[in-house]
Amino acid sequence: MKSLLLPTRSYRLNGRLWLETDDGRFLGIGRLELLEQIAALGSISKAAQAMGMSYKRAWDLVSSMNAQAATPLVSTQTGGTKGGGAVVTEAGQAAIVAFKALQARFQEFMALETNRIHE
Amino acid sequence: MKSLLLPTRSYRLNGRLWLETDDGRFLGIGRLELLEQIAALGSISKAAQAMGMSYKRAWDLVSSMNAQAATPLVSTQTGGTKGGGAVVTEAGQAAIVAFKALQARFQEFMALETNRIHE
DNA sequence: GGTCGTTATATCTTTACGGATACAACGGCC
DNA sequence: GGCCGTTGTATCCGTAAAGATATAACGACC
Repeated sequence: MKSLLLPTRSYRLNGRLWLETDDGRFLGIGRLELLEQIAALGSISKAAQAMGMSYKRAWDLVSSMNAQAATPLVSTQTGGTKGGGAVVTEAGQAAIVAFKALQARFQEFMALETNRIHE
Repeated sequence: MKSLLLPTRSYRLNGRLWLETDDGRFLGIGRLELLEQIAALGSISKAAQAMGMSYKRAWDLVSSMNAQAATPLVSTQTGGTKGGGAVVTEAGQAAIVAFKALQARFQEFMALETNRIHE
């Protein structure tokens, strides 16, 4: 492929993988990272800040995930100690583990195909 | 995974794969289809029309591909019989074949992972 | 030389997405 | 009850991508 697609250029293989429903995207690499940040920091706003993402965007993503899941992936609380917070549920933890494994296999696939491209 | 990510919903696995350079995207599934349409119809405008895409967008994509390739994938001619047209070069044909094969292996990967998700 | 359909290009508009901002509601805690 | 930080929600704004439109250049063919 390299010889066909021009020796003077270096092409990178890249890709995305995600789970979706009829209502749209459910879980991808971005949402996965958001879940991990929420799990680590205990709040949507802190997770958003850590990712350089607006709170609105983070909240929209969490809302989308919870709306599409029969069991919410993130449990939120308004008010209370420290004003509230967010927790990744058991279902959310399981989703993290499962998708990370899937993502790892995908990276492996891309690495393999990258080698194939470079002959 | 199904049991973790809610039995009542059916999740589809989906993804994208593409080649890129420092100048941006080079070849993906959309550009591949465009190349095939150009090869089949002999013009950018007809290909765009067949894909429900504006001519400008199609031309931009062709321009981007040619700019990133040392050897153009599409050769165009303005004026002449039937006003001109576009032809997919040998390099373009090779790119089509190579990327279609890659895409097929990617589909196979996703099908495999889909089975894994559904236990 | 006129016709024709296409490439090539510029410009303006439309649309979609996310960011920015503002603010009400909430509920432990002092 | 007041404070505080977060969730939840609405509204406005900026920007980037694509569509719509217009037009010039081109070259075979009659």
